[in-house]
Amino acid sequence: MDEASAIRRGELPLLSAGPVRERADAARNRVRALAAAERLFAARGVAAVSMDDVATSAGVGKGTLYRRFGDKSGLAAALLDERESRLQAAMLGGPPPLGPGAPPADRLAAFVAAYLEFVDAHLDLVAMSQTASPGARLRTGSHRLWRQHCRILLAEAGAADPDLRADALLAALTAEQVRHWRRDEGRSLAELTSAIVEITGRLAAR
Amino acid sequence: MDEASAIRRGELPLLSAGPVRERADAARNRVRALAAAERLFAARGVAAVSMDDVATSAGVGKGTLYRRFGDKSGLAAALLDERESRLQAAMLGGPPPLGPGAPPADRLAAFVAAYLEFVDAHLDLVAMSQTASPGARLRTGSHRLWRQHCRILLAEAGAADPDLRADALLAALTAEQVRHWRRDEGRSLAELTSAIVEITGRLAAR
DNA sequence: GACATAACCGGACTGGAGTCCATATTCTAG
DNA sequence: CTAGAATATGGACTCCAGTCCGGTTATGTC
Repeated sequence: MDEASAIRRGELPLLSAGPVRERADAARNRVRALAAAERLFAARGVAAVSMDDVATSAGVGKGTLYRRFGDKSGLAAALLDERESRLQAAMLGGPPPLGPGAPPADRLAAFVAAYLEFVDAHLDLVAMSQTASPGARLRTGSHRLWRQHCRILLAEAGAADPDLRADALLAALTAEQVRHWRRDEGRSLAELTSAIVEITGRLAAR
Repeated sequence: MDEASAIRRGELPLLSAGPVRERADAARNRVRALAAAERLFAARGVAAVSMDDVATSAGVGKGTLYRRFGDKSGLAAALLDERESRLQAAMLGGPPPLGPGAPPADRLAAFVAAYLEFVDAHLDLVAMSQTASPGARLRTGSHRLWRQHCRILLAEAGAADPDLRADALLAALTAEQVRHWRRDEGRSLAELTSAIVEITGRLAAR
Protein backbone atom coordinates (compact mmCIF):
# COMPACT_ATOMS: atom_id res chain seq x y z
CA MET A 1 0.00 0.00 0.00
CA ASP A 2 2.53 2.59 -1.07
CA GLU A 3 1.57 6.13 -1.70
CA ALA A 4 2.02 5.96 -5.43
CA SER A 5 -0.45 3.16 -5.92
CA ALA A 6 -2.82 4.76 -3.45
CA ILE A 7 -2.85 7.86 -5.59
CA ARG A 8 -3.16 5.82 -8.73
CA ARG A 9 -6.31 4.15 -7.45
CA GLY A 10 -7.75 7.46 -6.39
CA GLU A 11 -7.54 7.05 -2.64
CA LEU A 12 -5.37 10.04 -2.06
CA PRO A 13 -6.15 13.41 -3.54
CA LEU A 14 -3.74 14.50 -6.22
CA LEU A 15 -2.92 18.18 -6.04
CA SER A 16 -2.63 18.72 -9.76
CA ALA A 17 -4.39 16.39 -12.12
CA GLY A 18 -1.31 14.23 -12.49
CA PRO A 19 0.25 13.16 -15.76
CA VAL A 20 -0.14 9.53 -14.61
CA ARG A 21 -3.33 8.13 -16.04
CA GLU A 22 -4.63 4.68 -15.20
CA ARG A 23 -4.23 2.35 -18.11
CA ALA A 24 -7.37 0.91 -19.67
CA ASP A 25 -6.62 -2.68 -18.70
CA ALA A 26 -5.82 -1.59 -15.18
CA ALA A 27 -9.14 0.18 -14.86
CA ARG A 28 -11.02 -2.79 -16.23
CA ASN A 29 -9.35 -5.16 -13.80
CA ARG A 30 -9.87 -2.86 -10.84
CA VAL A 31 -13.58 -2.84 -11.50
CA ARG A 32 -13.64 -6.60 -11.95
CA ALA A 33 -11.73 -7.19 -8.74
CA LEU A 34 -13.95 -4.93 -6.67
CA ALA A 35 -17.08 -6.50 -8.10
CA ALA A 36 -15.81 -10.00 -7.39
CA ALA A 37 -14.74 -9.08 -3.88
CA GLU A 38 -18.09 -7.52 -3.09
CA ARG A 39 -19.90 -10.55 -4.40
CA LEU A 40 -17.77 -13.07 -2.51
CA PHE A 41 -17.74 -11.09 0.72
CA ALA A 42 -21.51 -10.84 0.62
CA ALA A 43 -21.92 -14.51 -0.14
CA ARG A 44 -19.46 -16.08 2.26
CA GLY A 45 -18.47 -13.42 4.75
CA VAL A 46 -15.29 -11.39 4.66
CA ALA A 47 -13.21 -13.77 6.75
CA ALA A 48 -13.87 -16.81 4.60
CA VAL A 49 -12.67 -15.30 1.34
CA SER A 50 -9.04 -15.60 0.30
CA MET A 51 -7.22 -13.31 -2.06
CA ASP A 52 -6.91 -16.30 -4.41
CA ASP A 53 -10.67 -16.64 -4.38
CA VAL A 54 -11.09 -13.02 -5.35
CA ALA A 55 -8.45 -13.25 -8.06
CA THR A 56 -9.91 -16.39 -9.58
CA SER A 57 -13.46 -15.14 -9.38
CA ALA A 58 -12.46 -11.85 -10.98
CA GLY A 59 -10.56 -13.63 -13.73
CA VAL A 60 -7.43 -11.79 -12.74
CA GLY A 61 -4.02 -12.82 -11.46
CA LYS A 62 -3.15 -12.66 -7.83
CA GLY A 63 -0.24 -10.36 -8.52
CA THR A 64 -2.62 -7.85 -10.04
CA LEU A 65 -4.71 -7.84 -6.92
CA TYR A 66 -1.71 -7.27 -4.71
CA ARG A 67 -0.21 -4.58 -6.88
CA ARG A 68 -3.42 -2.65 -6.88
CA PHE A 69 -4.66 -3.08 -3.33
CA GLY A 70 -1.55 -3.99 -1.42
CA ASP A 71 -3.28 -6.58 0.73
CA LYS A 72 -6.66 -7.67 1.96
CA SER A 73 -6.96 -4.57 4.12
CA GLY A 74 -6.44 -2.39 1.06
CA LEU A 75 -9.11 -4.31 -0.79
CA ALA A 76 -11.54 -3.81 2.06
CA ALA A 77 -10.66 -0.12 2.22
CA ALA A 78 -11.34 0.26 -1.49
CA LEU A 79 -14.75 -1.32 -1.07
CA LEU A 80 -15.56 1.03 1.78
CA ASP A 81 -14.37 4.02 -0.12
CA GLU A 82 -17.61 5.14 -1.66
CA ARG A 83 -19.67 4.97 1.49
CA GLU A 84 -16.90 6.59 3.46
CA SER A 85 -16.76 9.51 1.15
CA ARG A 86 -20.44 10.20 1.72
CA LEU A 87 -19.70 10.61 5.43
CA GLN A 88 -16.64 12.65 4.67
CA ALA A 89 -18.58 15.01 2.45
CA ALA A 90 -21.26 15.44 5.09
CA MET A 91 -18.77 16.28 7.75
CA LEU A 92 -16.69 18.63 5.66
CA GLY A 93 -19.42 20.51 3.85
CA GLY A 94 -22.83 19.26 4.89
CA PRO A 95 -25.38 20.85 7.21
CA PRO A 96 -24.62 21.25 10.93
CA PRO A 97 -24.14 19.79 13.43
CA LEU A 98 -22.08 17.30 11.42
CA GLY A 99 -20.93 19.91 8.97
CA PRO A 100 -19.55 23.39 9.69
CA GLY A 101 -21.63 25.90 11.61
CA ALA A 102 -22.25 24.23 14.94
CA PRO A 103 -20.06 24.57 18.05
CA PRO A 104 -17.03 22.24 17.88
CA ALA A 105 -18.17 20.02 20.74
CA ASP A 106 -21.49 19.44 19.03
CA ARG A 107 -19.82 18.73 15.74
CA LEU A 108 -17.54 16.25 17.42
CA ALA A 109 -20.45 14.48 19.07
CA ALA A 110 -22.26 14.34 15.73
CA PHE A 111 -19.17 12.97 14.05
CA VAL A 112 -18.66 10.28 16.65
CA ALA A 113 -22.26 9.17 16.34
CA ALA A 114 -22.08 9.11 12.56
CA TYR A 115 -18.75 7.31 12.53
CA LEU A 116 -20.01 4.71 14.96
CA GLU A 117 -23.01 4.13 12.77
CA PHE A 118 -20.75 3.74 9.75
CA VAL A 119 -18.51 1.24 11.51
CA ASP A 120 -21.49 -0.68 12.75
CA ALA A 121 -23.01 -0.88 9.31
CA HIS A 122 -19.86 -2.47 7.87
CA LEU A 123 -18.35 -4.16 10.89
CA ASP A 124 -16.51 -6.99 9.18
CA LEU A 125 -15.29 -4.96 6.28
CA VAL A 126 -13.96 -2.20 8.52
CA ALA A 127 -12.40 -4.78 10.82
CA MET A 128 -10.62 -6.29 7.87
CA SER A 129 -9.40 -2.92 6.66
CA GLN A 130 -8.05 -2.16 10.13
CA THR A 131 -6.45 -5.45 11.04
CA ALA A 132 -5.50 -7.41 7.93
CA SER A 133 -1.91 -6.28 8.37
CA PRO A 134 -0.30 -5.15 11.60
CA GLY A 135 -0.78 -1.45 12.14
CA ALA A 136 -3.05 -1.17 9.12
CA ARG A 137 -5.56 0.92 11.01
CA LEU A 138 -3.18 3.78 11.67
CA ARG A 139 -1.89 3.87 8.14
CA THR A 140 -5.20 4.07 6.30
CA GLY A 141 -5.68 7.27 4.39
CA SER A 142 -9.22 7.63 5.69
CA HIS A 143 -8.12 7.10 9.27
CA ARG A 144 -5.88 10.11 8.91
CA LEU A 145 -8.83 12.15 7.81
CA TRP A 146 -11.02 11.08 10.73
CA ARG A 147 -8.20 11.81 13.10
CA GLN A 148 -7.48 15.17 11.64
CA HIS A 149 -11.13 16.11 11.93
CA CYS A 150 -11.24 15.11 15.58
CA ARG A 151 -8.01 16.94 16.27
CA ILE A 152 -9.27 20.15 14.85
CA LEU A 153 -12.58 20.02 16.63
CA LEU A 154 -10.95 19.12 19.95
CA ALA A 155 -8.52 21.97 19.52
CA GLU A 156 -11.31 24.40 18.70
CA ALA A 157 -13.19 23.23 21.75
CA GLY A 158 -10.15 24.11 23.80
CA ALA A 159 -9.26 20.61 24.93
CA ALA A 160 -5.71 19.90 26.07
CA ASP A 161 -3.53 17.69 23.88
CA PRO A 162 -6.10 17.34 21.09
CA ASP A 163 -3.88 15.03 19.05
CA LEU A 164 -3.61 12.39 21.69
CA ARG A 165 -7.25 12.65 22.62
CA ALA A 166 -8.29 12.21 19.03
CA ASP A 167 -6.26 9.01 18.91
CA ALA A 168 -7.74 7.79 22.18
CA LEU A 169 -11.24 8.50 20.96
CA LEU A 170 -10.76 6.65 17.68
CA ALA A 171 -9.06 3.77 19.47
CA ALA A 172 -12.29 3.18 21.33
CA LEU A 173 -14.16 3.05 18.02
CA THR A 174 -12.07 0.31 16.45
CA ALA A 175 -14.15 -2.17 14.49
CA GLU A 176 -12.96 -5.02 16.70
CA GLN A 177 -14.03 -3.16 19.80
CA VAL A 178 -17.38 -2.19 18.37
CA ARG A 179 -17.92 -5.71 17.14
CA HIS A 180 -17.22 -7.00 20.62
CA TRP A 181 -19.72 -4.62 22.17
CA ARG A 182 -22.35 -5.39 19.60
CA ARG A 183 -21.99 -9.12 19.12
CA ASP A 184 -20.35 -10.53 22.23
CA GLU A 185 -22.01 -8.24 24.71
CA GLY A 186 -25.21 -7.70 22.79
CA ARG A 187 -25.30 -3.95 23.18
CA SER A 188 -27.56 -1.87 20.97
CA LEU A 189 -26.17 0.76 18.67
CA ALA A 190 -28.23 3.43 20.42
CA GLU A 191 -26.82 2.46 23.77
CA LEU A 192 -23.26 2.59 22.49
CA THR A 193 -23.85 5.87 20.75
CA SER A 194 -25.12 7.63 23.82
CA ALA A 195 -22.32 6.27 26.00
CA ILE A 196 -19.62 7.21 23.51
CA VAL A 197 -21.10 10.63 22.93
CA GLU A 198 -21.05 11.16 26.67
CA ILE A 199 -17.38 10.20 26.84
CA THR A 200 -16.64 12.42 23.89
CA GLY A 201 -18.14 15.37 25.69
CA ARG A 202 -15.84 14.74 28.61
CA LEU A 203 -12.81 14.63 26.38
CA ALA A 204 -13.77 17.80 24.59
CA ALA A 205 -14.53 19.80 27.71
CA ARG A 206 -12.08 22.55 28.47
CA MET B 1 -6.13 -21.78 23.24
CA ASP B 2 -8.85 -23.88 24.80
CA GLU B 3 -9.67 -23.68 28.47
CA ALA B 4 -8.28 -27.09 29.36
CA SER B 5 -4.83 -26.31 28.04
CA ALA B 6 -4.94 -22.85 29.57
CA ILE B 7 -5.53 -24.42 32.95
CA ARG B 8 -2.89 -27.03 32.33
CA ARG B 9 -0.26 -24.39 31.73
CA GLY B 10 -1.34 -22.46 34.77
CA GLU B 11 -2.93 -19.46 33.08
CA LEU B 12 -6.32 -19.94 34.61
CA PRO B 13 -6.81 -20.51 38.30
CA LEU B 14 -7.91 -24.01 39.21
CA LEU B 15 -10.44 -24.04 42.02
CA SER B 16 -9.33 -27.30 43.59
CA ALA B 17 -5.83 -28.55 42.99
CA GLY B 18 -6.99 -30.69 40.09
CA PRO B 19 -6.11 -34.34 39.62
CA VAL B 20 -4.52 -33.40 36.29
CA ARG B 21 -0.81 -32.96 36.79
CA GLU B 22 1.48 -31.78 34.05
CA ARG B 23 3.55 -34.65 32.81
CA ALA B 24 7.29 -34.49 33.27
CA ASP B 25 8.09 -34.36 29.56
CA ALA B 26 5.44 -31.73 29.02
CA ALA B 27 6.93 -29.53 31.71
CA ARG B 28 10.42 -29.96 30.31
CA ASN B 29 9.28 -28.98 26.85
CA ARG B 30 7.37 -26.01 28.09
CA VAL B 31 10.47 -24.64 29.75
CA ARG B 32 12.56 -25.32 26.67
CA ALA B 33 10.06 -23.61 24.40
CA LEU B 34 9.82 -20.50 26.55
CA ALA B 35 13.60 -20.27 26.85
CA ALA B 36 14.05 -20.63 23.11
CA ALA B 37 11.35 -18.08 22.40
CA GLU B 38 12.84 -15.57 24.78
CA ARG B 39 16.28 -16.05 23.26
CA LEU B 40 15.09 -15.72 19.67
CA PHE B 41 12.79 -12.78 20.34
CA ALA B 42 15.62 -10.93 22.04
CA ALA B 43 18.06 -11.71 19.26
CA ARG B 44 15.95 -11.03 16.19
CA GLY B 45 12.88 -9.18 17.34
CA VAL B 46 9.46 -10.65 17.88
CA ALA B 47 8.17 -10.11 14.37
CA ALA B 48 11.04 -11.91 12.64
CA VAL B 49 10.68 -15.18 14.52
CA SER B 50 8.42 -17.91 13.20
CA MET B 51 6.87 -20.67 15.24
CA ASP B 52 9.01 -23.08 13.27
CA ASP B 53 12.09 -21.22 14.41
CA VAL B 54 11.06 -21.53 18.02
CA ALA B 55 10.21 -25.21 17.67
CA THR B 56 13.49 -26.06 15.99
CA SER B 57 15.54 -23.99 18.37
CA ALA B 58 13.81 -25.56 21.34
CA GLY B 59 14.32 -29.04 19.95
CA VAL B 60 10.60 -29.61 20.01
CA GLY B 61 7.96 -30.36 17.40
CA LYS B 62 5.74 -27.65 16.07
CA GLY B 63 2.64 -29.53 17.18
CA THR B 64 3.86 -29.39 20.74
CA LEU B 65 4.22 -25.64 20.56
CA TYR B 66 0.74 -25.17 19.21
CA ARG B 67 -0.92 -27.55 21.64
CA ARG B 68 0.66 -25.82 24.57
CA PHE B 69 0.39 -22.17 23.56
CA GLY B 70 -2.37 -22.14 20.98
CA ASP B 71 -0.59 -19.68 18.72
CA LYS B 72 2.04 -17.00 18.65
CA SER B 73 -0.09 -14.73 20.78
CA GLY B 74 -0.34 -17.42 23.43
CA LEU B 75 3.40 -17.85 23.39
CA ALA B 76 3.90 -14.14 23.85
CA ALA B 77 1.35 -14.11 26.66
CA ALA B 78 3.16 -16.92 28.42
CA LEU B 79 6.42 -14.99 28.23
CA LEU B 80 4.74 -11.92 29.66
CA ASP B 81 3.09 -13.89 32.39
CA GLU B 82 5.65 -13.50 35.12
CA ARG B 83 6.07 -9.76 34.80
CA GLU B 84 2.36 -9.29 34.46
CA SER B 85 1.71 -11.11 37.67
CA ARG B 86 3.98 -8.73 39.50
CA LEU B 87 1.76 -5.85 38.42
CA GLN B 88 -1.33 -7.85 39.21
CA ALA B 89 -0.13 -8.59 42.70
CA ALA B 90 0.70 -4.94 43.30
CA MET B 91 -2.68 -3.78 42.18
CA LEU B 92 -4.66 -6.42 44.08
CA GLY B 93 -2.74 -6.45 47.34
CA GLY B 94 0.12 -3.98 47.25
CA PRO B 95 0.40 -0.59 48.90
CA PRO B 96 -1.86 2.29 47.78
CA PRO B 97 -2.49 4.09 45.56
CA LEU B 98 -2.07 1.10 43.23
CA GLY B 99 -3.27 -1.36 45.83
CA PRO B 100 -6.36 -1.10 48.05
CA GLY B 101 -6.73 1.79 50.44
CA ALA B 102 -6.74 4.85 48.19
CA PRO B 103 -9.84 6.49 46.65
CA PRO B 104 -10.95 4.64 43.51
CA ALA B 105 -10.11 7.48 41.14
CA ASP B 106 -6.57 7.60 42.49
CA ARG B 107 -6.21 3.85 42.24
CA LEU B 108 -7.42 3.96 38.67
CA ALA B 109 -4.93 6.68 37.77
CA ALA B 110 -2.15 4.67 39.39
CA PHE B 111 -3.20 1.56 37.53
CA VAL B 112 -3.31 3.32 34.19
CA ALA B 113 0.16 4.73 34.73
CA ALA B 114 1.55 1.36 35.80
CA TYR B 115 -0.13 -0.48 32.95
CA LEU B 116 1.15 2.02 30.43
CA GLU B 117 4.64 1.54 31.78
CA PHE B 118 4.26 -2.21 31.51
CA VAL B 119 3.06 -2.05 27.92
CA ASP B 120 5.84 0.35 27.03
CA ALA B 121 8.48 -1.92 28.53
CA HIS B 122 7.37 -4.86 26.38
CA LEU B 123 5.84 -3.17 23.38
CA ASP B 124 6.47 -5.79 20.75
CA LEU B 125 5.66 -8.72 22.96
CA VAL B 126 2.40 -7.19 24.11
CA ALA B 127 1.55 -6.22 20.55
CA MET B 128 2.08 -9.80 19.47
CA SER B 129 -0.06 -11.13 22.29
CA GLN B 130 -2.84 -8.73 21.35
CA THR B 131 -2.83 -9.04 17.59
CA ALA B 132 -1.39 -12.40 16.53
CA SER B 133 -4.89 -13.68 15.96
CA PRO B 134 -7.96 -11.55 15.26
CA GLY B 135 -9.63 -10.52 18.48
CA ALA B 136 -6.83 -11.98 20.57
CA ARG B 137 -6.65 -8.91 22.74
CA LEU B 138 -10.18 -9.24 24.08
CA ARG B 139 -9.82 -12.93 24.80
CA THR B 140 -6.62 -12.86 26.83
CA GLY B 141 -7.08 -13.97 30.40
CA SER B 142 -5.02 -11.08 31.68
CA HIS B 143 -7.01 -8.57 29.66
CA ARG B 144 -10.10 -9.72 31.49
CA LEU B 145 -8.38 -9.02 34.75
CA TRP B 146 -7.31 -5.51 33.76
CA ARG B 147 -10.79 -4.79 32.53
CA GLN B 148 -12.44 -6.12 35.63
CA HIS B 149 -10.16 -3.98 37.76
CA CYS B 150 -11.03 -0.86 35.81
CA ARG B 151 -14.72 -1.68 35.88
CA ILE B 152 -14.79 -2.01 39.62
CA LEU B 153 -12.84 1.16 40.23
CA LEU B 154 -14.96 3.13 37.78
CA ALA B 155 -18.09 1.81 39.43
CA GLU B 156 -16.80 2.71 42.88
CA ALA B 157 -15.95 6.16 41.65
CA GLY B 158 -19.57 6.53 40.57
CA ALA B 159 -18.96 6.75 36.84
CA ALA B 160 -21.81 5.94 34.48
CA ASP B 161 -21.55 2.76 32.42
CA PRO B 162 -18.29 1.58 33.99
CA ASP B 163 -18.06 -1.50 31.78
CA LEU B 164 -18.02 0.43 28.56
CA ARG B 165 -15.68 3.06 29.90
CA ALA B 166 -13.25 0.41 31.05
CA ASP B 167 -13.19 -0.98 27.53
CA ALA B 168 -12.73 2.46 26.04
CA LEU B 169 -9.88 3.20 28.40
CA LEU B 170 -8.07 -0.03 27.65
CA ALA B 171 -8.66 0.41 23.93
CA ALA B 172 -6.58 3.56 24.10
CA LEU B 173 -3.78 1.61 25.75
CA THR B 174 -3.44 -1.03 23.06
CA ALA B 175 0.16 -1.93 22.33
CA GLU B 176 -0.22 -0.87 18.73
CA GLN B 177 -1.53 2.51 19.78
CA VAL B 178 1.17 3.03 22.37
CA ARG B 179 3.80 1.90 19.91
CA HIS B 180 2.53 4.45 17.45
CA TRP B 181 2.70 7.25 19.97
CA ARG B 182 6.13 6.24 21.15
CA ARG B 183 7.88 5.29 17.92
CA ASP B 184 6.06 7.05 15.10
CA GLU B 185 5.25 10.24 16.95
CA GLY B 186 8.23 10.20 19.29
CA ARG B 187 6.29 10.93 22.41
CA SER B 188 7.89 10.33 25.78
CA LEU B 189 6.43 7.91 28.25
CA ALA B 190 6.03 10.68 30.81
CA GLU B 191 4.09 12.79 28.36
CA LEU B 192 1.78 9.93 27.49
CA THR B 193 1.29 9.01 31.10
CA SER B 194 0.22 12.46 32.14
CA ALA B 195 -2.14 12.84 29.20
CA ILE B 196 -3.72 9.44 29.74
CA VAL B 197 -4.05 9.99 33.46
CA GLU B 198 -5.80 13.23 32.71
CA ILE B 199 -8.25 11.48 30.41
CA THR B 200 -8.77 8.77 32.98
CA GLY B 201 -9.77 11.34 35.54
CA ARG B 202 -12.40 12.66 33.17
CA LEU B 203 -13.82 9.21 32.60
CA ALA B 204 -13.94 8.43 36.29
CA ALA B 205 -15.56 11.68 37.34
CA ARG B 206 -19.12 11.40 38.54
C1' DG C 1 7.86 -54.97 37.58
C1' DA C 2 4.51 -55.39 33.90
C1' DC C 3 0.26 -53.76 31.79
C1' DA C 4 -3.41 -50.63 30.34
C1' DT C 5 -4.50 -46.18 29.44
C1' DA C 6 -4.23 -41.52 28.91
C1' DA C 7 -1.44 -37.85 27.59
C1' DC C 8 2.05 -36.14 24.84
C1' DC C 9 5.20 -35.83 20.83
C1' DG C 10 6.70 -34.19 16.35
C1' DG C 11 7.00 -33.83 11.59
C1' DA C 12 4.43 -34.30 7.33
C1' DC C 13 0.64 -31.91 5.27
C1' DT C 14 -2.72 -28.22 3.84
C1' DG C 15 -3.86 -23.85 2.46
C1' DG C 16 -3.33 -19.01 2.15
C1' DA C 17 -0.41 -14.62 2.07
C1' DG C 18 2.62 -12.14 -0.39
C1' DT C 19 6.70 -11.89 -4.07
C1' DC C 20 8.78 -12.10 -8.53
C1' DC C 21 9.60 -11.62 -13.27
C1' DA C 22 9.02 -13.07 -18.14
C1' DT C 23 5.41 -11.78 -21.05
C1' DA C 24 1.64 -9.04 -22.87
C1' DT C 25 -0.79 -4.78 -23.28
C1' DT C 26 -1.37 0.06 -23.62
C1' DC C 27 0.18 4.58 -24.61
C1' DT C 28 2.87 8.12 -27.14
C1' DA C 29 5.65 10.26 -30.39
C1' DG C 30 7.05 10.61 -34.93
C1' DC D 1 0.33 3.55 -38.77
C1' DT D 2 4.28 1.83 -36.37
C1' DA D 3 7.90 1.25 -33.10
C1' DG D 4 9.52 1.64 -28.69
C1' DA D 5 8.95 2.97 -23.90
C1' DA D 6 6.32 2.47 -20.03
C1' DT D 7 3.25 -0.03 -17.44
C1' DA D 8 0.35 -3.87 -16.12
C1' DT D 9 -0.44 -8.81 -16.02
C1' DG D 10 -0.76 -13.46 -13.89
C1' DG D 11 0.65 -17.69 -12.31
C1' DA D 12 4.49 -20.16 -10.39
C1' DC D 13 7.08 -19.82 -6.19
C1' DT D 14 8.43 -19.24 -1.26
C1' DC D 15 7.38 -18.96 3.38
C1' DC D 16 4.74 -19.59 7.34
C1' DA D 17 0.62 -20.57 10.33
C1' DG D 18 -1.93 -23.99 11.96
C1' DT D 19 -3.78 -29.09 11.74
C1' DC D 20 -3.56 -34.01 12.05
C1' DC D 21 -2.50 -38.47 13.42
C1' DG D 22 0.53 -42.64 13.92
C1' DG D 23 3.89 -43.52 17.16
C1' DT D 24 5.94 -42.81 21.82
C1' DT D 25 6.24 -42.01 26.73
C1' DA D 26 4.67 -41.21 31.30
C1' DT D 27 1.56 -42.54 35.06
C1' DG D 28 -1.46 -45.40 38.00
C1' DT D 29 -2.73 -50.16 39.11
C1' DC D 30 -2.23 -54.86 40.16
